[in-house]
Amino acid sequence: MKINFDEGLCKISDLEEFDPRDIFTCGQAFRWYEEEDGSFTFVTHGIVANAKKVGDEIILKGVDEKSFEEIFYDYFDLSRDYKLVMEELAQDEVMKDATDYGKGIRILNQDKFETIISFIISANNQIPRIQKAIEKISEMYGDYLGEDENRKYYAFPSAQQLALAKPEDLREFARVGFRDKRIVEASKLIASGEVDIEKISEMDLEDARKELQTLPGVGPKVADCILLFAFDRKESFPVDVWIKRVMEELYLKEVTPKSKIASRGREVFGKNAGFANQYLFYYGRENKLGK
DNA sequence: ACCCAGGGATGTG
DNA sequence: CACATCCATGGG
Repeated sequence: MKINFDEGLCKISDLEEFDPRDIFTCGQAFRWYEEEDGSFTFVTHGIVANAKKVGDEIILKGVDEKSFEEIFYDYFDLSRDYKLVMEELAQDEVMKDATDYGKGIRILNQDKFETIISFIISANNQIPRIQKAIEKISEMYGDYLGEDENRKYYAFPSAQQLALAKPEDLREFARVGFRDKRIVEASKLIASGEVDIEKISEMDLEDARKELQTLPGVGPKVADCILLFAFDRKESFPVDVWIKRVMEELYLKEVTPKSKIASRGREVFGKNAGFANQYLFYYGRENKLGK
């Protein structure tokens, strides 16, 4: 991998395992927009940026040397060798197909509070509607970041900001339904320090999962998503309806309870369970497996 | 009209 | 412990 800064752009070369389309549309992140030129504009950590693959080069706009070092190197998980991850995983035909299909995926290290709220919203919901709700919440409660010819941009609100939201407003304008109170209550618990995100980062996996589940709206599946997408616990294996379908159809060959699928996933894929999960989710959902 | 979506909370056995 | 039901909302 080579990094190069010039003309206000950050260019990454010698890195095959990085495709903005795979990274943003694979289901892990919600705050992105596909532009007409095929690039992806995204908002994270209070910064608006744009990623485009041109030939075998990645071009990042809105990323300077400072923010690259402080945020985006970690955000894009650039210290990890995804070629190695895929090699370790692709021991069977299913994972071979799945990693080949999603070979440009990287699992982002996203903002922790934003990920917690985003996946509270995800419960029994659909990805396009989750995206709309999060965008609206950012517009209503987050800091204004600027605009371009396409849209205005807002940071995702802090726990302190979102703790002041009214459930009825979240319901009426962000259309979050029954998740309204959960969002505000979870924000309050985090804003007050009663649930300490930094402490959770230091805990071992099971304690962290338990602590996250003390938040309203966070159960086993949502906790696993939060751990995987924001707390760098790549061995997590969240089981939603798609993973359930894929695992039953391709590995287990019979209908199986979600809790058993989770333990089976961790058992089969081990330290790479989170990567396997994301490749399978992307592969299964995009190809409408089992539907 | 009915079913489903990156499920969780609550109540029951 | 394992299940069953309810929870808003909008699209198929």
